[in-house]
Amino acid sequence: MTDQLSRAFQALADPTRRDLVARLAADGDASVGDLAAPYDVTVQAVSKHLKVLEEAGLVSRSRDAQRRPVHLEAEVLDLMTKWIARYRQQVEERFSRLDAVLAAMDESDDNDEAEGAAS
Amino acid sequence: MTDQLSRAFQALADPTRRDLVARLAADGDASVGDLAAPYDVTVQAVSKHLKVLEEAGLVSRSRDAQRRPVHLEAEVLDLMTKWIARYRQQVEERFSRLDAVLAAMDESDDNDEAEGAAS
DNA sequence: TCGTCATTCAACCAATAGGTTGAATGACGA
DNA sequence: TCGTCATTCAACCTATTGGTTGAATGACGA
Repeated sequence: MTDQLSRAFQALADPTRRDLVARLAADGDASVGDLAAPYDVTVQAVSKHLKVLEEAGLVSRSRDAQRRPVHLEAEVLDLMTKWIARYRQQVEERFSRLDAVLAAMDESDDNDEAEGAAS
Repeated sequence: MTDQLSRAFQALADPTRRDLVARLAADGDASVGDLAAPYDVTVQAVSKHLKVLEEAGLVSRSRDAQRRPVHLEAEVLDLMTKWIARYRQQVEERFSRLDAVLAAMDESDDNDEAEGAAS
C-alpha cells in the first residue's frame, strides 16, 4: 500500500475523510479546527485524517499565523477517475467485440444456411 | 466503513485487488484458480480478495461445474467516478466564481479610476 | 460410490487503522 | 516575556487487514 493510487483509494475509503474532501470542495480552504468542529471526535483524530489525505496527495497545507489552512488538490482525484475510467472503458470495448463476434456468428449462420440451401 | 462507497474505495486500495479488476476488465470472466495463478500468494488469499471485491459490489460470481467464474460489475465503478467527479466539479465551479469576483474587482477598480478621472 | 479438483471456511499471526488522552511545539497578542 | 490558541507528536488500546496452514465442502468423472 505504498503507491500513490493505493494511498488515494485508502484515503477515500473513510466516510469522515470523504466528508472532509466534500467540504473542502464546497467551501474552499479551511483550518483544522474548523474542519474538526462538526464531527464527534477529537481534533487530534481529524488531524490524523488530514495527514492521511495529505500523504495521499489529496490535500496540501500552508501556514497562516497559528493556522494551517487545508487546501484540496484536484490532481489525484483526476488520477483516480482516470484509473477507473480506463477499466470501465475496457469492459465496454470487450462487450463491443463480443457483439461483433455474435454478429459474425449470425452472419456465418446465415451463410451456412445459404450454403446448405444452395447444395 | 459499512456503506457501499467506503467498501468500494477500500477494495481498490489494494494493488492485488486493482490488478484483479484490471485483468477481469481486459480478459473477461475467470475462475478463482486462474485469477490466483500469477500472484505469489496462496489461492486462499486471492479468494479472500475476491470476497472483498464481491462485498463491495465490484464483482459477482456464478457457478460453472466446480468453478465459480468471477464477473466484473461496472456499476459500482460508475458510482465511484460520479462521487469523485462531483467534487472535482465543485472545485472548478469555485474557481470560476473566484475568477468572476476577481473580474468584478478589476471592473470596480476601472470604474474608480474612471470616476477619479472624470471628477 | 469414490477419488479428485476447485473453492471456501476456520483458526491463527503480525502489521496497520482509527480512536483516545496528555504533553510538546510554535506563533500571536498583551 | 508570558499566557493563550491552533496544531501536532507520542504512547497506548482495540478492531481490522492481509497473509498463512489445515480441514471441510461440493460437484464432477470413472
